[in-house]
Amino acid sequence: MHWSHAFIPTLRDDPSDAEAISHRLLVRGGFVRQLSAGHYSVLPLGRRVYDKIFRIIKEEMDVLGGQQFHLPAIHPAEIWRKSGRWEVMGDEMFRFIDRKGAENALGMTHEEVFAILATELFSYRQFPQIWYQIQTKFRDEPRPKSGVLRMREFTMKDSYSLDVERSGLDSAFVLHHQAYVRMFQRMGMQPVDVEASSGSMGGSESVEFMVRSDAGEDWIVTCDKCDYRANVERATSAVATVEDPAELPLPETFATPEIRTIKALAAAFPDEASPDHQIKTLVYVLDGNVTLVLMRGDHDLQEQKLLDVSGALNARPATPEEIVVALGASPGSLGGLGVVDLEIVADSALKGRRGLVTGANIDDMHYRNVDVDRDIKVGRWEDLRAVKAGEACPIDGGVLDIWKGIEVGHIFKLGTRYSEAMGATIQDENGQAVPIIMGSYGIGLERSMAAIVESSNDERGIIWPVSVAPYEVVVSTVRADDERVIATGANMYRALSEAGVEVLYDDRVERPGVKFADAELIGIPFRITIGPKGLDAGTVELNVRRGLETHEISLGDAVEMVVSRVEEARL
RNA sequence: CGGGACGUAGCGCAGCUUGGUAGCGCGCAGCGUUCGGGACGCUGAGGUCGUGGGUUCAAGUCCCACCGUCCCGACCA
Repeated sequence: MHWSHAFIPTLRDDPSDAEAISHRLLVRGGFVRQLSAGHYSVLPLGRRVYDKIFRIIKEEMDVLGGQQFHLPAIHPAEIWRKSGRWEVMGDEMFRFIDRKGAENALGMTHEEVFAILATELFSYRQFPQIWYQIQTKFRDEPRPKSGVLRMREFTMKDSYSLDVERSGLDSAFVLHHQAYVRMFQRMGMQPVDVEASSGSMGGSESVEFMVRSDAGEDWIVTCDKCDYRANVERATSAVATVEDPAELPLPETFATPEIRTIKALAAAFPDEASPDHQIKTLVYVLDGNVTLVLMRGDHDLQEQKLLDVSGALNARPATPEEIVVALGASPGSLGGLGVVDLEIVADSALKGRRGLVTGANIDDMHYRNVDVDRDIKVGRWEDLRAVKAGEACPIDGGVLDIWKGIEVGHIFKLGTRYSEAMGATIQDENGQAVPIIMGSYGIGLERSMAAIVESSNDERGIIWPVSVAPYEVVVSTVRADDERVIATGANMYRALSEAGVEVLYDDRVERPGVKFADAELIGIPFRITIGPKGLDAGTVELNVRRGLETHEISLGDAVEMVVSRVEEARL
């Protein structure tokens, strides 16, 4: 491609620094352009990167024995009603009425459609199956942000494993896990695979692939000693035990006027009400049901854990009005003691604790001498606590660190939820009808592109790994008005192209600094610089984008050398 | 949905407080000089000032409504 004819609009004036680095570089370098919030045009340079990511994913899926599909993006409401998700998906689903008055949705995921196709399978002899597609997904995100990292319209590779037995699902899961590692490696990333919440999809195992970056939206917990790693939505830590009295009188109330917070209560009664001797009582509304959530005073609730253990689709803190109706007191004086008509979920760090202080459900009153097991009717004990940095690893006691990551992939086991809903059952070897067991596996294409940029750039711009670079080599002519330079440049461009190298030919009549800066901004891995001075000595210059090395090489050896450098750098 | 900010030339912005001829930088076009790390001179093109309404002799500027974009939070496969 001749640079003069390529659509590479570069923006010299830098947009806001508040943006993710990938957004700034992709926009400036002419890879993507925003149309509206959450919707981006992919420009020719970006499309070339996208195609390479697409190909890597496709190749690795095909190695797994995956079969590629292409499913509709418009779905009739009926199939979503059938799976029970028409209501569940809420405002995140784009919906519209067609000319017949029928309700439709833009596909945000494709479990339903694939499960319908799976109804065409009848016998256990047809398994296992891995089905996938690479297609646009639509999600009406309340807040699209960080450029191409969170869009309302984006491309996802979604695959689904279909098996008859649990062990088949387990191996499909492992195969996907390995394939994902290879895919990301080939894209030049080293994401960390972390234990995650499967969210409202249900499922027993869930692993996310996270690329460390401040532009990310997830928080990841890792141990400095062992390989424990988990999303904070799932992570736990070891909690030091607290010594409590063996014998304890019955609870009694005491006045705590004007005290509304854990901190204030601890300050007023330092001997008996240190935060780890208090019970924090949170009131949540889970799918419309008021529920008490009890935490140790110095611990915070991890809401996703509450959603996961309760199976609720929606959780929100109760309003002050709802709290007064439910408990007869205002926040600051709440407790679970004496509550019998509401469900109570308690964090396991409170299990067996005695001698605690909690609100009395009377404004400005608290109880002391609370024995959780004896005095509070806890319905269920669960791990609900949010892990904090510096706490001890649950495996080996190492120090836990928390960092931000971009979720580029997510794999999890679905089970039979969708196959049962859509009637995808088959006959097993005993002639019994059994539902197909499914797994679900996703990778975001544009998000991967952004994550590569986030993890491979410098102050001059993007550093594309060769495997995903829009072009592998840029031939830059210095003095593009010099006939010798033009002739040598054109020959070089032709020779490299014929050798199968993807070449961008910067034939613009520009000053060298402009051409070098542009090439570095858009991140082409290798640059051959041809100028009159070098030609006088029979040499050209080979520049490597990563590390910015420069080599003088003889003109005669240049093509062969560049071809071999490119070939060994392809993954 | 709550809080905040912004919307003026392709891009980045000033002008608004105190209403009175729409500006700057980059980019773009032409000519010339330069040119192995983002050159310079001269000339020039390019604007429904987000949209609608209101106040006024007069609105980019003041008032109201709406739309859009970004950030924080809520939310989120």
